[in-house]
Amino acid sequence: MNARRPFRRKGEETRRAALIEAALACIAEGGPQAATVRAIALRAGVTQGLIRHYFATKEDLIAAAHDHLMTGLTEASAASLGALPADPRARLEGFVANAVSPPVVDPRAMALWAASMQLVARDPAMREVHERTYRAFRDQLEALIADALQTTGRPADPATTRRLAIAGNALLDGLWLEASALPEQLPPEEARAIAIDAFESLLGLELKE
Amino acid sequence: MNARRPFRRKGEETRRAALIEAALACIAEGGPQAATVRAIALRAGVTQGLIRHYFATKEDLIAAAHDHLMTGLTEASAASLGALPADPRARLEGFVANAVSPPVVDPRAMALWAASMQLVARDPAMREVHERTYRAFRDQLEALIADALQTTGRPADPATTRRLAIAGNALLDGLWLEASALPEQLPPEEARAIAIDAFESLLGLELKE
DNA sequence: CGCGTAATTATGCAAGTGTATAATTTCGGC
DNA sequence: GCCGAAATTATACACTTGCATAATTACGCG
Repeated sequence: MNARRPFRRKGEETRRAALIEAALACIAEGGPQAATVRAIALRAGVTQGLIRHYFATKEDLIAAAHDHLMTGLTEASAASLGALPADPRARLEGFVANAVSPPVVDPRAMALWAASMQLVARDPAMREVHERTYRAFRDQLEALIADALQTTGRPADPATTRRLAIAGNALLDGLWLEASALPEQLPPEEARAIAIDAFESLLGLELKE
Repeated sequence: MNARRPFRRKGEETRRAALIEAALACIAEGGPQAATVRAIALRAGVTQGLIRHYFATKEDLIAAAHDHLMTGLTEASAASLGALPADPRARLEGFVANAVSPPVVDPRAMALWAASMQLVARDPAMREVHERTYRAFRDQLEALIADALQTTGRPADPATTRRLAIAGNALLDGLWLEASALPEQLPPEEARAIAIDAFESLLGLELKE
């Protein structure tokens, strides 16, 4: 008779991370309907009971995965900030370019994003995550815009800056989407040039040296 | 004993249309996983066996529904042009305002769009449909932009116009998304004002009277 | 070394899934 | 009016799903 499957204990954080990663992989490959507890567990190298042990319900796991995905995308942009130059205009230019270039632009990320987007419309928990991560990204952009405008000697008032951030964020979202969905139609280099030109027009200042 | 449910025969086209409409309604409300054969049949006012009678498989029905949805969206966009004023700048302003206002901004439409978007990443046929409809919308916008720039006396060259259309399209997509996903965070009136201001900056001309 | 506890696996279950097939009803043509 | 074919309903089935619970195992701590 077959022996019971051997296993090794790993910390809660390790297992949660593995389950989240597996869930994202399943969704990316086959959509939400492919992310069954059994498929996720198999991919994470555990049995399905463990999911229940770390997440009260499957919905909780999906929500955590969504959070992880969005936070990761936002942080990918934020992390690039450290590598950017100190000059406010150059910083903004670099931030904008990153947002519409790989690895932020990525078909897999877009498939995942679309999957979660469709849950946002009806699941309050997803909605909350989306709202929070969206705000985090926009706030970063808003701060960069404020700094860049400061260099002109004619800074905009807070309300105007906020509206510029909303428009700029929408522009980046749209370009990111298109570049991810149809990469051959909108190559990264062109997306980058369009994004920077548009930001220059929106803010009324030069970004590139 | 209960009598068997009475029914009346309707043509094949009528029933297929009803089933497609019901499938879209189910997906919009509860996502693809809510579009079960029983739920669709109930909504269409028939019993589940009939689905199998008109569609070889459930996937066939979903594919037909997607086709119907995308075709409808494209046609709706084209139809709205007819109701706009003749003046090029006013036309562009109206087009932009429509794109970020109800009924175009609509949680149901966004849920359906997200559902199909996620298929685009995997299914080449869906990809082709997305590409075609995206191009159709952007071409409309590009023509409007070209006309509006013409009124300034300094029309832009084709390459520049194309880039402006890509940027404008991305901006509208992003605002549409945000207004649909989080209506209370970005009310229609504000989305409209931001979109028009941004277009004025992008094109360097006045749109509102 | 042994022991207890938490981690992990194994099993079971009720509900829901898509699909196949049989049983009935409608309705146009004769 | 009635008959046959097509439309529609009803039922059954095998499978999957998420979740609950019991059984077992790993591993830190004395």
